[in-house]
Amino acid sequence: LRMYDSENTVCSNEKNENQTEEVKEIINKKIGEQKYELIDKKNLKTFLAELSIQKEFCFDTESTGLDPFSSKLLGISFCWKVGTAYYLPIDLIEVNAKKIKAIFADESIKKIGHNLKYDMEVLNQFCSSSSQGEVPEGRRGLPTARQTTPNPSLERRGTAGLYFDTMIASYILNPGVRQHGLDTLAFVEFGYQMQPIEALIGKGKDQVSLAEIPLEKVSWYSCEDADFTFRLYDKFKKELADSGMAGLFHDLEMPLTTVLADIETNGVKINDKALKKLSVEFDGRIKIIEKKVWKMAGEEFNLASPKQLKEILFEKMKISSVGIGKTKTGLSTAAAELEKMKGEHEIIDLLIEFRELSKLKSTYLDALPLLINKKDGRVHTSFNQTVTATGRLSSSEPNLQNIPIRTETGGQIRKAFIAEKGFQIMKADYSQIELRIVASLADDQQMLKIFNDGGDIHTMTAALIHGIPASEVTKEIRRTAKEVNFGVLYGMGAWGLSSRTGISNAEAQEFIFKYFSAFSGVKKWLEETIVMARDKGYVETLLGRRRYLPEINSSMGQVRSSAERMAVNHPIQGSAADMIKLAMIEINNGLPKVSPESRMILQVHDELVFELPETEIKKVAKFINDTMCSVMKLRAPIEVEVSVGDNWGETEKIKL
DNA sequence: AGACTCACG
DNA sequence: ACGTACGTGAGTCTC
Repeated sequence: LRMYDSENTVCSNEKNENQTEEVKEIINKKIGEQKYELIDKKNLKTFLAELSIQKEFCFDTESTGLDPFSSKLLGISFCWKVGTAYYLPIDLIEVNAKKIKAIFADESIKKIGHNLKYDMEVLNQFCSSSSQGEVPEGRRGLPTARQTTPNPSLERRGTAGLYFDTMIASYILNPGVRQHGLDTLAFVEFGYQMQPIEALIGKGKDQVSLAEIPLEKVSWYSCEDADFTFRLYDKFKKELADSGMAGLFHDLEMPLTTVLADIETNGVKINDKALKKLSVEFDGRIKIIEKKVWKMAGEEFNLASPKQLKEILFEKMKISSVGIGKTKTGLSTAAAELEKMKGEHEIIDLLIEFRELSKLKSTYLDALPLLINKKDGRVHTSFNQTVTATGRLSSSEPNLQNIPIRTETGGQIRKAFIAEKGFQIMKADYSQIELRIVASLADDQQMLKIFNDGGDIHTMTAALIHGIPASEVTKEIRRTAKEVNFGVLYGMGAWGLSSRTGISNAEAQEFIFKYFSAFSGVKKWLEETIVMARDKGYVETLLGRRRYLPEINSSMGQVRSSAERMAVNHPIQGSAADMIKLAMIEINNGLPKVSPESRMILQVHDELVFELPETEIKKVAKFINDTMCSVMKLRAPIEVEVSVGDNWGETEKIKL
């Protein structure tokens, strides 16, 4: 999916399928001639001569599969003029490897592509695998984007000069749209229907590798990609300049692509024996629970089926459904609802435990070991740069941004994320970053003072609101204050607060009123942000990352309210994303000089995770802390907590 | 493929 | 009267 998800999103557009011949002709005329050429021995010389004088070109790689870390390079298409493209198959690449590699490693030659991270990873694999002696093997026997010996430098990457990624450009121009695939963009921007990959390799279980398809067909397919990427480049570069987001694109998102490729290539070491052992343990307990529940229910049923569970609980066992939430299809059996029924019957506790164990078993214990790469024994996630509406990253195959931590049982899974022998895991978390951003954006004197004075933000919030000293703040009051602090980040109402904290609606209303009296700057900022969204149709982050909110002026209250919550949340969540992305770029550039063998291995929104030699903890911790704290100056002070340990689940805070 | 549920920040 | 906090990805059931 990695590649085809992003590049070949299928355009199942009705309009498209019913396109008349006449319409197709008009579009084709506009598209013009498509001169796509397969390079062979005869035209090779001319092609290479032409290629080597280009200061800027568009390219696309074809490979044997979807996963860049287990696929092999099959060919590369090139385009530097609209409508004209060339496909260089693997055998000719290999014969001319030195020349091709030099071009891709040359930072001064600008490369344009669609989803360049993928191409970069495939090319890096190719460069390190086929050149004995030229690039040293990784110290720990794993392929690395950044080789570390003898003198680590960025030039060692196989690919440099990544200049313009049209997928990222599309995302920056409108992050609210989830489809940034080449097929979709070619259709949306030019009305052109590209050849679907399925036309070549088929689909479903009969799907074959591109390696089995005749060269001419692959050539045309690949050239079409390079050609239309080049056309999109021309369009998007103008739009980026007009929007004022060219800086965000060139100075943040484009450099980040290389960082993400490095992180993905590094991968994470997993103790799969530990996971498998836990899986067996969980399975035993799940089976016991199942038997007990069946006995209480008086029949056997599928505990994992909400539909069957509903019938058992509310119809057969007659458990009261008063106050129980609903879904589209009826009563809900979500954990929050089960929690409300806790006292009613002992079956509820068992169901809650079943849910937790089966979730953890299927999503993590059983799934993660299957994704360990055979070549290096590590897990290589994909960090997606063009998915979220706010500018955050997302992680998939597997998602390593939602590894359990909140419960004791779940925490055992995190302990299976380990370091190589002689290495340690280090994590660095921004402390309360979103609230610090709110305080800074709103220039709220009270909230800034709390951060400047240090101490616990939620306790201090409670103390301020109630006009009592911090020492008198009870756990209960602190909890409510914490919920409100979070609520502000999301645009909460009184009802939400009362349902979350258990206090009455009136109490919640009063609390919120007091909160905004104390933090009048925050209140003002929230209101102004919504007004701005209405006026401009979009909101933006500290670095100018936009999110368009067309529904902000909707006449339907619900729709409008939802857009208003997005309007206040985006500058907060998105600015935090801007900040950590900047830090990642700085750290990736500087870390090799501080500690050549240290590696960044994960990002989890406000946290970075590293694997580093156990002898270099102190200097690396200081470097990471200093970089993360200083990369963006806010009105509020920025704090980072750095911890280290044998695994991701058991780390101890480092004093700096 | 959609609904539901639940893991994370 | 109604729905009710932002942003994700994935496994399972059901149709």
